[in-house]
Amino acid sequence: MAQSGNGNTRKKPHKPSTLPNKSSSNSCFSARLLSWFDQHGRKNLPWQKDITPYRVWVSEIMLQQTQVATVIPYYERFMAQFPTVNDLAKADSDTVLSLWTGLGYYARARNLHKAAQQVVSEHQGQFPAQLEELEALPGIGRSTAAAIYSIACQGRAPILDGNVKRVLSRHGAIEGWPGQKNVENALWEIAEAFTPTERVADYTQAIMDLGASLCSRSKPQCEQCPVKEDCKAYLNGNPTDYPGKKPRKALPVKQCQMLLIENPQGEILLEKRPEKGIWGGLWSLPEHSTDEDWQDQLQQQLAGATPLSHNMLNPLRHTFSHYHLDIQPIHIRLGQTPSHIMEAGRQLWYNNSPSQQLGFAAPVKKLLDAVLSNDLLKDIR
DNA sequence: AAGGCGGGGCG
DNA sequence: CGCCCAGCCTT
Repeated sequence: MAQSGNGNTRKKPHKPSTLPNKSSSNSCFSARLLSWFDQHGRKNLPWQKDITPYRVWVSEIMLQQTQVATVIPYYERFMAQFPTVNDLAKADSDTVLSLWTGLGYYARARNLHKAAQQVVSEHQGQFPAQLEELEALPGIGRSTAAAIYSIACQGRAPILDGNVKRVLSRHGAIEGWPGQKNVENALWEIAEAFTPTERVADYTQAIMDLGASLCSRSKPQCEQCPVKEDCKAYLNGNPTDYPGKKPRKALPVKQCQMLLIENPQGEILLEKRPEKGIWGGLWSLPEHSTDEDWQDQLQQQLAGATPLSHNMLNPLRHTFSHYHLDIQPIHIRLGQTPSHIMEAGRQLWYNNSPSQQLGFAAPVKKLLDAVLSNDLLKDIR
């Protein structure tokens, strides 16, 4: 961990550029985009009301890997529970992760929580309003810092998220995959040059909006686009050739079994995952690879408590960016609750009551919901 | 089933 | 710097 010259200054902020606007065709780009935004842009999203750096920050983190429609309910719940950065900072991490259940990329939630605590400890609870300070917070990189800075702090900084990459690479017919450093650098330069000096907040919203709507990945509606006149990809008739595709490889398949161990009260045994790695810090099911004998494992875990029954449930496949995970769930009913298996803080019995606000990965939540709702029906009878 | 996505961490 | 990691939704 302790890397030379790293420490707390691991992230080097980007110098705010002092370049003036470039040619007039660039201001044309932003002017047309802005007037399109005035007519067609979305202006009533939850994070577009009551704009503060904190509210914009939370929205930008949620929107990093997730589309607007999905984010809205998560955002509403999150802001209702944590109206200010101070509320977030003093929350416990299970509550924060529970509000993230199903959103994925759980490091975002852990970083959000950590950053809120830094805002309290290092900025007296006032969300910073400078680009460098924003970028120094965990989970905030160059683009997200610029989004917060331009939308909530009235500053001028270019953003370059996935939507903007698509718009700009089509507009300039920029070849190559944006994950490649030189391609990304070229896009940053264009983003910088196109960012106007007036109405930067609206421009930032506008270019993201264009990328999310008309300039979509597979079926762009070029005819309605405000910048089609000088969009090179449109003029060439091949907008969907941009941005260049990522070179890809086949994913390996891993297998595991997950035990849904149910006690007589209808509660399921959960284990907290390590902070690092897959599903870090989330609550999950006891799990092992299929080549181990799960019954032996179970005997050891339960220290003699005999299962009444066990049921192989339907297997499910969960796909990560770098492998498939085939999960064989096994439902096990116990005749009695073992008294001494609990490892404090890392194991608990879960019964889906509102008092247990925990973070789950999507397939774990699915399994829990399935088993717990069955039991509920039986109990009600 | 494949593709896309912003940032952290590590070598 | 360059590469790998992460988890869900859309297509």
